[in-house]
Amino acid sequence: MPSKTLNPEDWLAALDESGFRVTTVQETLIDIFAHSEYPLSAEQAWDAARQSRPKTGRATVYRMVETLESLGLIRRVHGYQGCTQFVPTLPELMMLFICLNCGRADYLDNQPLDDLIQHTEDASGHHITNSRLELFGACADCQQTD
Amino acid sequence: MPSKTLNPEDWLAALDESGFRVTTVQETLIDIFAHSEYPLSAEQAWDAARQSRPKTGRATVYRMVETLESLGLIRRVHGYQGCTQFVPTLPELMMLFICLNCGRADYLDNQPLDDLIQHTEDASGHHITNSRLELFGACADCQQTD
DNA sequence: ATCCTTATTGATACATGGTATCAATATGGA
DNA sequence: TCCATATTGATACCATGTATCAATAAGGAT
Repeated sequence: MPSKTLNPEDWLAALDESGFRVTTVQETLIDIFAHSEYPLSAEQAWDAARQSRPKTGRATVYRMVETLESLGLIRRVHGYQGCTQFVPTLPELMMLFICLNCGRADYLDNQPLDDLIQHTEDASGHHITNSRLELFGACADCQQTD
Repeated sequence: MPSKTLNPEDWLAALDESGFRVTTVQETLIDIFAHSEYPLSAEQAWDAARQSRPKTGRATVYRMVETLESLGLIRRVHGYQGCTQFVPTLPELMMLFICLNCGRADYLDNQPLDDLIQHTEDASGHHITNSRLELFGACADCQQTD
């Protein structure tokens, strides 16, 4: 998974800057999301959190996921089996590919999507402020082994 | 809303061909989805159905929505306030724009998305079998009045 | 047109994902 | 170290969606 911009320190700093107190739950969850190879649901993150921090509360995890999403640190994945999972946000890589075989997420460069949006604005007259693109299929690795 | 390919007769025929019995609930729900200007949730469709057919059951509507989706007659909209709503499918117009002001859906030509997918397959080595693109913003009409 | 088989329906109960409440706890500034 | 208060965890609750099953209705056979 893209390790480049995923620095837990930065996430904690972002929370701090937004006026949140830095707690051990945050550190635990940020670590989990930042290091997961796969999209995670709040429920899955809760399970993971309790491995290292058994008394972690369910509502706390749901709240923290909401906070991380609202700060733009994680984003929701609208997959085939529901829309409950999240991946770290990489602003310069917003095009998301999900492998239907191994489940891993791959981030792709924005440029083609930016071009598409520009073209669509010109053609339709709509003013586009947000977009969501998700691509599904077999990743390069899984095609080898199929 | 795009009246072109939205013929309730065709939907009923599609159900019949797939081996389903044609019932009054189906006719009611197909009419509701085919004529709505806005995305509808199962709950909203249930409310609408009971206006003309008061004893319509809740589970029945959820089942029918699932059936219509599995047949590709309606598709789920992954919007900002959740992912519970559906619009009719127009296969040749899969790019969906949702106005965040008036809530209406607009269908856009596939070509830019097809191009993007082709480009991405070449660049990434992934094999892309499905895609989801949703665009949000202010539609041409709403920009006038804002 | 009527009967019969069985798919479909509607009512109910249940499951899952997510939220509100609130006393107990932990953070970070004074 | 103390204090005000943001955050937490336990519980209860809500919304969306699903399983069950007797009652109903579709539509082919007669």
